[in-house]
Amino acid sequence: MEDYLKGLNDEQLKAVLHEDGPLLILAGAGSGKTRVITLRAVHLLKTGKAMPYNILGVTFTNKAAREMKERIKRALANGSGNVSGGEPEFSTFHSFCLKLLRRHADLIGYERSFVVFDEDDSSKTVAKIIKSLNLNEKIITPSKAKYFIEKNKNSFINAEGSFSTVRAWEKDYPVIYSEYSKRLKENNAMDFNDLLFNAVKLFQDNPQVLEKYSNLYKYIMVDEFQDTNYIQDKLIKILAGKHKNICVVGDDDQSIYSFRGATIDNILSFEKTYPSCAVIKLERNYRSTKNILNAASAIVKGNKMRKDKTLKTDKKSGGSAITVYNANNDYSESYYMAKEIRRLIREDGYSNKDIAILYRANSQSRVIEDRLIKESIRYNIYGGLKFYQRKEIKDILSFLRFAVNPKDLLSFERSIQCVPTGAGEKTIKTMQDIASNSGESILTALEKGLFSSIRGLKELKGAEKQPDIFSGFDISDFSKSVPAAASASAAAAPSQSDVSGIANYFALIKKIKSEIESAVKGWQNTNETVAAAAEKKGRAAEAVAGSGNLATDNKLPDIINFVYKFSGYESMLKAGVSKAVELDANRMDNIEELINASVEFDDITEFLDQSAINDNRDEQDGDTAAGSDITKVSLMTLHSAKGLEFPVVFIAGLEEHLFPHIRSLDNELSVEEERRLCYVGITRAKEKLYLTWSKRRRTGKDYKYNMPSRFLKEIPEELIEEITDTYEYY
DNA sequence: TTCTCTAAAATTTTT
DNA sequence: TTTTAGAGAA
Repeated sequence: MEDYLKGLNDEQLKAVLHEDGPLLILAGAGSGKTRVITLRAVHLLKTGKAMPYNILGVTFTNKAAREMKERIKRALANGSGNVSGGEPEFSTFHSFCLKLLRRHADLIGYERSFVVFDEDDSSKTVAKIIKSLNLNEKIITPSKAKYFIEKNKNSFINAEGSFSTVRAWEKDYPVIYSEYSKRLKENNAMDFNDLLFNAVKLFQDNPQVLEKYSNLYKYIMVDEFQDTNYIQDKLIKILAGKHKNICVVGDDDQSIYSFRGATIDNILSFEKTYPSCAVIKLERNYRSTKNILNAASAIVKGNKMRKDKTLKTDKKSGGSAITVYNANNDYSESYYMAKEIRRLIREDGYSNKDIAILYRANSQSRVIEDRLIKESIRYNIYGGLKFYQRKEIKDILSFLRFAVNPKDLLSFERSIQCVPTGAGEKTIKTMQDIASNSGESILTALEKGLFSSIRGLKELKGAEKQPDIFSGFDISDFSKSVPAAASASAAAAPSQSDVSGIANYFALIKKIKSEIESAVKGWQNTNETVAAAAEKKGRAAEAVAGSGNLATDNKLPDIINFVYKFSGYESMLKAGVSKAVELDANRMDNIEELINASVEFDDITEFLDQSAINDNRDEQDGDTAAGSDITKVSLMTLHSAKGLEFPVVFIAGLEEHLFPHIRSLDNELSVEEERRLCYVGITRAKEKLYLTWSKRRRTGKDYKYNMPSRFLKEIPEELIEEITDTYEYY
């Protein structure tokens, strides 16, 4: 038997050796499904059934995609047989679709320079639409409207779809959806849901493109299949339609994304779609102790909507008891965790990297972080306010985004507001209206002289036919003007600064644009076959690894640095904009980090793309973090913990109204989802599990009193060791 | 019309 | 505790 197949149990082996035809793997928590998926890819490669570019693996998080790529790489490196032709494609649904659309967006009526709107961008757009339609903002909220749009996009229903079923009080939503689609198109922008939607549309409308990709991706594997929604399932089925070599892995007990449209039906109907499919169950758990497994099973058994099954383990002894900590308030809850972490390290030989603290809501992290800082326990926080969502990062990037895609009105608005131009809401709106009414981008409108009525630009009359007029301006003006503006009174609005301000902004943008154009080669692989491109990419990667540096012409860090300096952002932060000095220092650090992160990209589009959909802080940290991770405790939500495992797991905030969350209580189905979430959390633990709750918790400015979570009562008492706070710690 | 200061609101989960 | 909205000042 080949080396890489050793140590697998019968079911795992069967799954790994399965070659052609559809395959459904029902894999319980900790049953080694990642290992199975990666080894299956390795097997296909080693036996020559597939070239690396013939394999497509789809996951939900970038973390999981990276992990699988790494494992395959390691397995291949260890073995004897050499496999050439690069690496298999393992990516998230969203990044896979984005790559696809970057190549073919023109076929569905987009420019290839389209931008990706993140949640923040699309919320803002929806809010603007609601305002412009004069709807009652109390009743029609952006979040409800967004939900409507999302729901329909996920069901592959476009804005022209039939909404005859909407109730009378919902009649405004289709109108908003329609306007939203129009605006996104005008901005040459796609939101997260469009990535999926448009990928499906691309394949449906262009059979020749579909043909090309279905021949390329002969083997498709989907991880966490229980979390796919309608359109994701559709995409995969279209793509796998020809070869039908589709392998999906899922566990109905770990379905925790129904709020995003995920449906368990995709698993249930898989066997109907592919009657010939093989079904393999992985029920042996290799991860957790008996006690942990029993507690998890006891909880998930409370769900009515599930396939009955029990995870088995070979472990003889039960392992440590599960610790339940009853805290008096959230401060002492954190204090207990910090104290216990120190004890685990001191007495039980664990290190920080073995430990994770999980919680239901991101807002819980602050109190915990404060405590860990006080106790000098190093930690790494995942999720929460993502790096690329930070104000200063979005500000700086908005200049780049606007320069790359001059139709992006949102980035135009954002970038111009970063700079003291003297142009405010009104002026910006006027320019946006002129541009969209004439069907031009902002920059074209400017060059055609359409902004001659704008204060600050009209003085330049007669110059509009010379596009390089702005090159004469001293573009360092913004950094100079900052201290004056900061010193309040004097520099309010003298007309001279008006003129230079707004014109200088455009000069700055033009300069960025020309820098980008001279530095970055666009997507020129139109005429290449996809396979050739993939192969080339593989070789390029090898070349980089071999020679050390290939990206010698990477000017991205220079360009970002240029924006940072000449927009006056740097001097603004140095002069101190916010009350707290640390906050400004922090922002400067973040921008430094942005510049560092950009070093790894030689294509600005790729850089901007990953800033929208690959928003993983740890990924950004690269080597340094991989090294420092070892010394850090992990903090994350229960959702983002899925797929991971830790020797020691703390789950904080097991209270009614927090976990299960209050917003899930009106609906038995969503309580069941909370219960599955709890199951996911518990099964992350290998050796020790701590469940904590707090009688009193500070939310905002006042306190809330909660009862212990129903989930705590569902765990058999004999598995639990209870500790109760004897004091209140602040 | 833009900028600044003060008061009020805000907290589910993610690509 | 931090971010946003609205009112008043320049």
